[in-house]
Amino acid sequence: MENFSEWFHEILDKGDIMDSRYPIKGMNVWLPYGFKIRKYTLELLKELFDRDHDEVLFPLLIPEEELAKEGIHVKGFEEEVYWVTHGGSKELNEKLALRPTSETAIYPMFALWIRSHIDLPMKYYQIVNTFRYETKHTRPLIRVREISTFKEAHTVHATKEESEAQVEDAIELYKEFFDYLGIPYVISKRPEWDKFPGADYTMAFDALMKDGKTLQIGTVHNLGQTFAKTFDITFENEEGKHVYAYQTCCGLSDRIIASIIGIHGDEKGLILPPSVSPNHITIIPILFKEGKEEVLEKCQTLKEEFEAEGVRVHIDDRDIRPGKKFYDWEIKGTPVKLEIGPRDLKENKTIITRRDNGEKIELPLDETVIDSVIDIIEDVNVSISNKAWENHEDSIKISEDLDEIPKLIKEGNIVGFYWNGKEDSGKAIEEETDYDILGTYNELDSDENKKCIYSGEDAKYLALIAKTY
RNA sequence: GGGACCGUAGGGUAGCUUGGUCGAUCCUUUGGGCUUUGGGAGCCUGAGACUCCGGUUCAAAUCCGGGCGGUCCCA
Repeated sequence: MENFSEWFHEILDKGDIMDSRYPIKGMNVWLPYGFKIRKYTLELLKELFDRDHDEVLFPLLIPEEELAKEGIHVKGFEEEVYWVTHGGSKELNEKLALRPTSETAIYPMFALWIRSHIDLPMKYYQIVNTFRYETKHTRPLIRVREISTFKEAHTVHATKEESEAQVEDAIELYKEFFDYLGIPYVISKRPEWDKFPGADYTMAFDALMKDGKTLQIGTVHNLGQTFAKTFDITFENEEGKHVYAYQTCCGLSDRIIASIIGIHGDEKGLILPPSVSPNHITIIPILFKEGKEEVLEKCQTLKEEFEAEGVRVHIDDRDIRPGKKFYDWEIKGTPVKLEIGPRDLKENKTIITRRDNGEKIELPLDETVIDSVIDIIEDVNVSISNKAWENHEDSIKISEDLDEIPKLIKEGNIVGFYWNGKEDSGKAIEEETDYDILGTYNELDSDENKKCIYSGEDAKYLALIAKTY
């Protein structure tokens, strides 16, 4: 892919996903096809979170006083907040913020709701839009001023151990989610200087895009008791004492869609994982004047038979030549195309084409066709995931030479290196290489005897560095 | 945070340097008609644009300033 950025914009447009011409910087319009992808993606996500979270919905506006309560938190966002200052022509007594994230909207309510250890753990999530006044150049789905799809989960626990376990649970949930989408990731603990404002620590998922930059696609934060103390979230424990709660939160955004597009797509366009594709099968009828009715009838029957098995089917019966339809659906990434014309009816066969590898398969048009195609769709799901993971793993390199790192990153790799974990050496490494440390990947045993790539001291971690979005 | 570049139909462009020939080029898109239909068809006939505000000038798509919007690079 020569120019990823150009390609990405073109896919959003031609794939009928987003219109980025809305006249406000960083705010875009979801188009029907893209909105369906979003819908199926969210359905998967909700299914996972509904296991042990409850969905809620908080208001968009946050009073200034609440937003400003948590000092470190507000500092992390203050330059990015949109303010509502007027009601009509009347200036408001108190400015209202469009939520950049919802901690400060939700936690005052948590303080009201939580009385006793019986109320805990409390696990809520919501899927909303959030606003951040990005001053730098924005790009659809990746860096926007209105995050139109922001899933945020907020949990409250009685003990530190429970909150730490919750962080692990959330990571497992995200892994499962990204596995459904076939999106490969690295998980790391963000360095101190890059964690969520107000958090004790931040765990992050990063995906490697085709242009060699990593995209943060999910985060899980352990908030400790910082917010509990700020918002006075206390509960009466079993000993009858009032103590502060422990909290976590985690988030996903529009970027999950960006990663689906950016990781699976190719020169011809989108390649959608069947798990979120609006249509699993697109049927392309080949219509002549003669035999038109019979062909369409057969398409309709097939559609109903597939739908009875839970397969999403679209018949493209537009009055245009078939060649155009093939191209259109390649751009849109439909996993399987199924072609039926008069000749096929006569010979009792059909041709199906896989989008992921372009393979054309001739199948007999009888009662076996339903199961055969369903098998193929499942195989597509597995294949595109495997392919993505292979590419991903090939692009992770470990280096013990600081001077070699920029070269490896330029070639599109995420680079692992040994680090003593100290901020001064971390910052120095970022400065010397000109790239960003994603975080620590794992902790080293002392008997591994690795040295920090910068200081030469004993290394404590294997850490990751990359070119980031 | 710093810097560079850009803005002409829905999309992509020519024209801008040297203001007038612009009633604005070409491709794509799009309405109607004919003809076609197994990988982006063809022909006929229509439609569609100078980012906004201000300035310079007899005259601005073209020059100047600002706003808005976009792209890229560096931190």
